[in-house]
Amino acid sequence: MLTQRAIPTGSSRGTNGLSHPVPAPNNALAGTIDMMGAAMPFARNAEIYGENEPADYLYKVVSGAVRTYKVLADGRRQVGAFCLPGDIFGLETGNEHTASAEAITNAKVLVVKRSALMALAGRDNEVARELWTVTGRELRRVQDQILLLIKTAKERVGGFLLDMAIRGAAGNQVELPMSRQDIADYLGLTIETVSRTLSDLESAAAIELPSSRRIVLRNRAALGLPNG
Amino acid sequence: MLTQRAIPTGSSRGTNGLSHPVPAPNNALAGTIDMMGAAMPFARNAEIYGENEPADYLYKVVSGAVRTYKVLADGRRQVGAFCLPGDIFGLETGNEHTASAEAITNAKVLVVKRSALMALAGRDNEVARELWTVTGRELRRVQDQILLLIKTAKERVGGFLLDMAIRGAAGNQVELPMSRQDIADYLGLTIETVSRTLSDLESAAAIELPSSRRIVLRNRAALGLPNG
DNA sequence: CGACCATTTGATATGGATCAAGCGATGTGG
DNA sequence: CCACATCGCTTGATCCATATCAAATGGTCG
Repeated sequence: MLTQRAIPTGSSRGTNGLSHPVPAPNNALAGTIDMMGAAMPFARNAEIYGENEPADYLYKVVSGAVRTYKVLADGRRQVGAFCLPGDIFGLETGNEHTASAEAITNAKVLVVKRSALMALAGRDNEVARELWTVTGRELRRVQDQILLLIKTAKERVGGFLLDMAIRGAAGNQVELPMSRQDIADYLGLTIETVSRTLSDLESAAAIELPSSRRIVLRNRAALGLPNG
Repeated sequence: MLTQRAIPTGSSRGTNGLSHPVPAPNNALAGTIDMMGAAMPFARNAEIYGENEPADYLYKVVSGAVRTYKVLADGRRQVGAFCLPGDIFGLETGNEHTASAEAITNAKVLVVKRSALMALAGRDNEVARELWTVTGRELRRVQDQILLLIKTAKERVGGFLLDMAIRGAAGNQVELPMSRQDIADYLGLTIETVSRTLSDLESAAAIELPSSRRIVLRNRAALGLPNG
């Protein structure tokens, strides 16, 4: 069931929910995942897991990028997170995934059996504490996403670019692995508004757009962040 | 510092963040809080804690209602949660509160020292697991709040009423402890839009408004929920 | 080279914000 | 006990940011 999905370039389905990326904590948990995890390749757009499926595994991105998302009954999709190398995702406190996850690009992902990690947490307090910490970090990230969603389009796009720049850690160069539609669904906007906002930021000399997936930040203060 | 705040009917300040209410888990943690907690009264609008303050305590509502919120640099306020009797709030994985908390009405709250609970969690795996579970439950709640924020005004208000009805567990009767401004800041709308939407729902016979704080659900299907 | 898909750009529509009064309940002081 | 001030809520008129509808452009792959 996991392996069945590893190869096919899956389609975009899913039901309805959000999900998690968490900067790899530099600690026992991350090390444990690296030790215990089985590396699996996922093709672009392949489903890694679906919402409401048993959360038997958790994941850590090695290379490539992953999106988690929920789809509402009317078809609207909300992307909950973009997971980059080092990020942990799919960790649940309940028994089912609360969102679906797909590879955005061809990606390599470490897969760890949850039951094994839970058993370890039962013996090792540090691991238990770190599982909690990872969930807490994800909680803060989602809370920040809410703050982003109440802002203007310019602030949302600016905040998103800033976040990607920080996470990419490549200075002012940002290489976006995801489509405009992914960004729009993450920010609660339409692709047209995302595209227009990027064009506006370029006109305002806040960014450069050498290509649609490559962005150079030129003036961070001009990224439309009147607030935090 | 805690007691100083217990009596005064504090003013509404705060810095910038979100927070958590969690339906009291019917388990060891809830029992422990009930045992270890010191009951404290807070007057209407009194601050319980402020964002970025040391998270030395966590809380459980006994009676009344509490709101957690963040304030952006430009003054916009985002209410993160409404906490009702039984709800746990102020539980952090980090050392600082990520939001501020205030009593909405005069309220009685159980206060527990975090260090004591953490020490207990170090000895008792079940308590440790439940702390994690509470954070995970809060994470799902915040994820649901994001889904609400991408909907139309009618859907947001409808979803909010439905949620309050379920939590209040008083059938179709809903007694709202919070103001229209609180609701607006929770839903990412203005008070005018909240008020108008309620009026519209009343015209559409979906609800009755015997008074501004009392609402009767008449037709749940008509609460504008084309989706989940 | 041609087809397809992602992205940009343009024109128009609209939901919710903003600006501005009114209204009703609550509470206070005379 | 009542008049008045205050506060929270509702309602109205208008504006604007973003969605929607539509078309052109550009980049990629066979």
